[in-house]
Amino acid sequence: MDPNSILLSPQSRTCSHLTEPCMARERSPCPQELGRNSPFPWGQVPIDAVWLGDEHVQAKRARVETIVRGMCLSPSPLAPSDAPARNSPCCLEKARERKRKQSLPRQQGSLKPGPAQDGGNRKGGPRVREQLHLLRRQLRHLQAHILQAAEPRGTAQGPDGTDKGKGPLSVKQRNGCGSGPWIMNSDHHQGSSKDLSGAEKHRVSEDKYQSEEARFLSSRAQALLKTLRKELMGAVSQAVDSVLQKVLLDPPGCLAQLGQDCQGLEVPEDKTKPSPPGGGAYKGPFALTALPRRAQTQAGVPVGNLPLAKPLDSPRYPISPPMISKSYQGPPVNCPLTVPSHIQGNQILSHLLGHGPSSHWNGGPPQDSSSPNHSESALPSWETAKLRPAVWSQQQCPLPFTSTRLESLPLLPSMKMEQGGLRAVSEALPFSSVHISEGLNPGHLKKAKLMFFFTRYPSSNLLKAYFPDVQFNRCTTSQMIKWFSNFREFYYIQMEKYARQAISDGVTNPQMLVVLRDSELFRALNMHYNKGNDFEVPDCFLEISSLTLQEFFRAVSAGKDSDPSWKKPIYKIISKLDSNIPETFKSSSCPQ
DNA sequence: GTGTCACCTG
DNA sequence: CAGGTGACAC
Repeated sequence: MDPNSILLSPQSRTCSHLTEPCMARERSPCPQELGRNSPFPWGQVPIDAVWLGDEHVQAKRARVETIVRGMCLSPSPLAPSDAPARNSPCCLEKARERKRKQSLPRQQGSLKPGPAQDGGNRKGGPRVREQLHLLRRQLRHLQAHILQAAEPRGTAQGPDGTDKGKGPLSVKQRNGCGSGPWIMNSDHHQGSSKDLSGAEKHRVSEDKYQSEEARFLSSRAQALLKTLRKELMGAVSQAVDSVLQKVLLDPPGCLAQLGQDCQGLEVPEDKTKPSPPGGGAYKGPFALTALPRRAQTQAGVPVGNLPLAKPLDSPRYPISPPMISKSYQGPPVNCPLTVPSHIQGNQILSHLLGHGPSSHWNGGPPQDSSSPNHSESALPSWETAKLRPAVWSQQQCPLPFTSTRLESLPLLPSMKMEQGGLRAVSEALPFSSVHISEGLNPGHLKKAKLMFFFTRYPSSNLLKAYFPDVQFNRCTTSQMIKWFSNFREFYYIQMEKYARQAISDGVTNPQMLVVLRDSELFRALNMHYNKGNDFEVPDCFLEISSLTLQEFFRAVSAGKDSDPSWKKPIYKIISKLDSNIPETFKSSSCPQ
């Protein structure tokens, strides 16, 4: 889902709360000596006191050192020169802090898109912010002082001097820095070279050094300031770029994972090549990695097999109209085949806000009525439908929803969401106020049963994501997994039972086997998983059921049931056909 | 060793 | 639906 996905990557998180400290990320010129020689630990420079005092030269040195060390702290994994710098206690500590920051969100799976705020809420966050503020203040002070010092004397461009002991940085140190951008990669590079050459001259006269030091410092500081500005701009623009990149590139991935409450929302382009309907033969279990997708327009109007959409009106299917009647109800209620981009965008927002895009619960959004054909099929529900001895269709024309057509239909896009994505999405939802229960209650069981309509093989991570009010431990996790195991058991027993019944009834074509809402098999399943009938079973479940039934039919017909493990291929097929569960299931309350 | 699965049983 | 069991995968 990675979802990846809506999921703010560690990158974006890092840049969110390290926007300024990472200004020098790209280049890591941190000189070796800097960390060791600095008398001031990080963030302990008495700024105001120093600036008010007489020894402003020393203060400047300390300040510049602090700034440079701040730049040194920025991670630069690519720069080898960073390695020795990390040996300093200061840098080591910061490295540990970075490690904590990188690992913590991942463990917690936090998705909070908030930029700097969330960093402040974590361990080490306040410190980073504090250092950030300190750096800013230092920068402001430096700027003010430079302006103050430079204005009366004009731009300090003359020969500047320094001293190993008194200068902000010794010549050796600066040389050690090489062409470190923190001071020399700006347009002042030439001036800096002059500084270096001038430094030797100044050893001759201490007085001259004393008098010119201020100007040198101003020049140096100005260069430093410009460099800092440059780095700042670079870092900020880089952060913006990365965030924008995230936003612009990730949404499709997020949508691919989050926008599909049911399988097949978005058809991959390379898998949309339709093969002739009914042209292929059943090619074995593993050819059926796709679900039958009804050919529909984006608006949800079936473009193919139209007669089936209005079976009662069609003279072509006089036999068993009730069975055909609900074969096509228009687009699956919550399983649109395609989603316009603007809807996807809204879905993203919806997900971000913790609201599901659709609801399966009765009384949910009027999405049901909006589907064209669904409103037409004001036909008796499965309760009122007459009991049927079997579920298979007797019509001569095979239903379009057959395994032979499966091959030509797009692969199920969903399968299972990335676990991390699920986790992250679930944790992004505002369930902080939900009461976490230690054990599982009947409401959880009911919800799990309804979830079975979408997923037959949920992973433990998925369960954790969709039961935010459950304190998962080994016991509850295994119990819930056991639930689904029991669900599957009942499901497969029913499938086998009806498949054998169809065979005994003389059905030869598995394509005749379709689970409809008024079929007996569906009634049994619905009675088991949706006893109160307060949930509208998604069409995708009917499709999966039909496919399962057909697979059992084929296996038994081929006499494969003599093999003790004859069901395993079927299990494997079905296990790949899990749909994404609607976001509404992430609500802690049991659907009503 | 742990987790998950299907299967069986009550 | 839960408990138990054996098989399997990591």
